[in-house]
Amino acid sequence: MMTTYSSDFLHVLSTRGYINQISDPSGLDQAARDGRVVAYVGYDCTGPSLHVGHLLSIMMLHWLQQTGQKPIALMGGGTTRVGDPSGKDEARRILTYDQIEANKESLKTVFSRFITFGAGRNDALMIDNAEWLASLNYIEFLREVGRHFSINRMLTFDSVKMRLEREQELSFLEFNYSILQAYDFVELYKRTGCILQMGGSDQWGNIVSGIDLGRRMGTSQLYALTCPLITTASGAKMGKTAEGAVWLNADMRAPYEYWQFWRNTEDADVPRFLKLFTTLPLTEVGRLAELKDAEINEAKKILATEATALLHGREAADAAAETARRTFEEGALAETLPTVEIAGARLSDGLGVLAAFVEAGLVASNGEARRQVKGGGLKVNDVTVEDERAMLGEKDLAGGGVIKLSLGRKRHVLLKPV
RNA sequence: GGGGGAGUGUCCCGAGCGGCAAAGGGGGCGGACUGUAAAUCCGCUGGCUAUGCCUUCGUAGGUUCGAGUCCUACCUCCCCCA
Repeated sequence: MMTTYSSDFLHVLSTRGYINQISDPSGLDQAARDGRVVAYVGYDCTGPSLHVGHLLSIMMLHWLQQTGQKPIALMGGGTTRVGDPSGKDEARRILTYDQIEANKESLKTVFSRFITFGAGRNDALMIDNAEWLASLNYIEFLREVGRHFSINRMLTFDSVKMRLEREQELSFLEFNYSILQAYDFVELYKRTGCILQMGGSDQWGNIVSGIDLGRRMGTSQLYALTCPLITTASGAKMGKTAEGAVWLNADMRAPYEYWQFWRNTEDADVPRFLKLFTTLPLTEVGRLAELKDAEINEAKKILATEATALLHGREAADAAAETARRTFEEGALAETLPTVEIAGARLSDGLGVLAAFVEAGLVASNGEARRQVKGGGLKVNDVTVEDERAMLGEKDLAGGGVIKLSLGRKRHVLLKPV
């Protein structure tokens, strides 16, 4: 589907690989060329941080703004109270209102890295759909909005069909999610003139419902644009690691760890990820995509630094790159590695190696530490731990007064007595 | 309402004659090989003050020297009949 677009917005999105499906490509293209398009993406408040999986849609908001349009980050403070059944085998756990509020606050911070908020013409807005959903009157809502929805049609949606075919419970609560999401679209249109909703490909049905509802409720033409679901070249879902999701909040995944995530990208994913997750010009991406074999590592470092710079700022990204360079390329002790502090007295009294690794958070228990020792996976100051009963003491303090603990070749933590 | 079936190692799927810390996968972690990649091969994949102790098979009781396994009740899910 290599259509040529005349608007900057769709041109950029299409050439960088963000587009999976558009409801009316030429209509949207024209709207984006002729005037300012207000567009939104909705984010559920199901967790304390967004993760790499959300990044694609955030990048779409970024490019939307860069190409002169107006982005809205819609926080699902209201819809999260219901829970989206799309792509889910089972019902989501129901969160308390307090949890949802806490999550929402925690999610907000990330957006300002990618889009600029304000009151200006194409400044971004952040809106919470609890504003209108929380106070809905059931009967009124059924009369004004509910009457426009056809159960017959809703039953044909993939998200619903899947549950029905597999004979898995779909509660009425969840069934209503897409109605609320559709209503959001119309409400945003009324409030802000928003005519485009973007999201992951699994949101297609929900978005299109919004367009339909808009038509029945007298909005002007609305549009849908979805991005593909990103998997790695070897088929794994993007952004899952040992610890689970790759979080965007800095307090849940430090910039250095975030940099490492991108640094370890599979070869085959490098060109695609450069286009999607950095803002490098495509000519530059093209040049980097030419690199082969060991040289591709250079491209991976650039990917890591650029992606990290977008989220955590240039300074943090460069620092992460430098820490990695010292650690991996020079084999030196970079004092900027993640550091865990322990009481000085514990060290002078003698601290068991196993406990030290647990303390550093590299392993979950003494038992796991023991197993890692058996497999040769633990190092203290770059020396493999042979004896699980070894004690660490002040004698082990390397330069800078820290002890370097390593799990495998990649994960390093400095233990610092205070 | 009646009849039948299922819930297993807190990531998932899944075996399990009354002796079970519980087969086998997947995933993950570590090692070897490399390039901090992929693929491949090997090891590991309940906790602890550890030749022993503690906690695990939907929940709560019971039988037994001993229960994931047998009995009772309850919860949840599925199928068939109404």
